Amino acid sequence: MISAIKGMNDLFGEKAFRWGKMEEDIKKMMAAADFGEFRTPILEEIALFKRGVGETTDVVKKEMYDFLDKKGRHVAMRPEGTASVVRAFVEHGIGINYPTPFKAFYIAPFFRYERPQKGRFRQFHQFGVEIFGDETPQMDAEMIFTASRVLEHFGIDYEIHLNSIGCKKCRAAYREKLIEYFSARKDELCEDCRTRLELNPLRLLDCKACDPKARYADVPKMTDYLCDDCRNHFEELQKALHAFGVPFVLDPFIVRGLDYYTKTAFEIVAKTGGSQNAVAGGGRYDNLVSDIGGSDTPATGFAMGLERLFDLIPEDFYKEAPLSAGYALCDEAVLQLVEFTKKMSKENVRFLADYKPKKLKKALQKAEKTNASFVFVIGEDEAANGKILMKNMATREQTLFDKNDISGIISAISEK
RNA sequence: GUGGGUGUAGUUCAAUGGUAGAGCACCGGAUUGUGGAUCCGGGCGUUGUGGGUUCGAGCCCCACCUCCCACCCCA
Repeated sequence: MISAIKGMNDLFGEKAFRWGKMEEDIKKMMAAADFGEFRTPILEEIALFKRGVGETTDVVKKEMYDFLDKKGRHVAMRPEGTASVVRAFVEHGIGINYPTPFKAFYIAPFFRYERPQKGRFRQFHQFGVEIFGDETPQMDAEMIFTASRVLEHFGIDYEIHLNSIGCKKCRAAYREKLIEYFSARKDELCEDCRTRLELNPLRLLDCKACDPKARYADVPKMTDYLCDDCRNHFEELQKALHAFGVPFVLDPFIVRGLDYYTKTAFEIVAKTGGSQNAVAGGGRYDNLVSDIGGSDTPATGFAMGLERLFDLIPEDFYKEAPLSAGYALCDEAVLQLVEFTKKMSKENVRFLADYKPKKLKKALQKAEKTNASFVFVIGEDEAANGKILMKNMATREQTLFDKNDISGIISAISEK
């Protein structure tokens, strides 16, 4: 038997319905805030992610779903969205051809070669936004507001953790400070952290194994080392968030797993749920566009995990429209049912036709199983007299309609 | 990549190393055009895959794979 690839899921039935509604709602909210949809290919040259996301990141080092194509080109299935959108932004001269701020969003599948677990899969889906050409802290605030707005819409209990990780200049200074601080305590660190100290000292703050930030109250904080420009930006951002009415907590140890962030960095965690409770994350990336080969363009954005979001949305958040089902009880009724199906289709009602003639009892049993609210039956009598029988499954009420009385039928099924 | 658990009918699970079963679901029926209950009838499935031990393996051993949970990391 052939089964799905590890870490990849099928989606169908009622879950697929709710997933579709979730995406629909997100798209509506995006349209209202003038974010345009941005679609990019699933496959990219692996070099894009190495350069964009960062050679030293785990995502690139060990989680890339990559392979050689038939011409021997090294390609990767995108592990995140920002690098691709930036590549397209540069490739099409969007910064020159479109007014700024340029606001884009995506809802798309991504791939990471990881060991699956709760809330984590090899093919997963993210919703995200990217805003180009605007360096203001207010735009960062709007970006974070956008994420919170989506979560609010779905009634999710969340907490925003906010930090600034500075720019090239001040982060270098902070980095030195960190190295100095932890080098003095090297033998108290776990093995991983000793490596991190060499490669990417900022990530050391994230460690849960030896958990340095919990053990030492006096670990240097990035926010104490911000340059004037960055500190000012961070302060203005907080004011703007207050103005947007977005609640947040300052978390000086938020670093991000992707190398491209500057200044603003944030994560949103769900207050309910288990270990994989990071539902969204993002920040500013003022150097990425130029790193990819474009002109100097400030940018900011976030990504939200749709599987994680979906799990947080109550199951009864969306309800399917009541189903109507039609049955023919004899051969003579089949074509009349076909005609009726056509009429119902034009009315956009949720209608399921079963053309195989069956006894009334069977038809009702089937209607019961398919969860139909209204049943339409054409038997010998109805077929001969141009009628159709409607039964309300909940009340057991029956009404005989003229088969052409579509408006009467529609109002009957719309009442409840 | 690491650690733990798991894998038997569509599904949920049984089966002291000795011929693989049940509930649910599904299909059919209980006489004429009225549903959810009840009753009756209907299941050989390469026991995840491949090796090995044994007279004999669903059960023991090895490898690989799946799924679940956690770590790492992230959304």
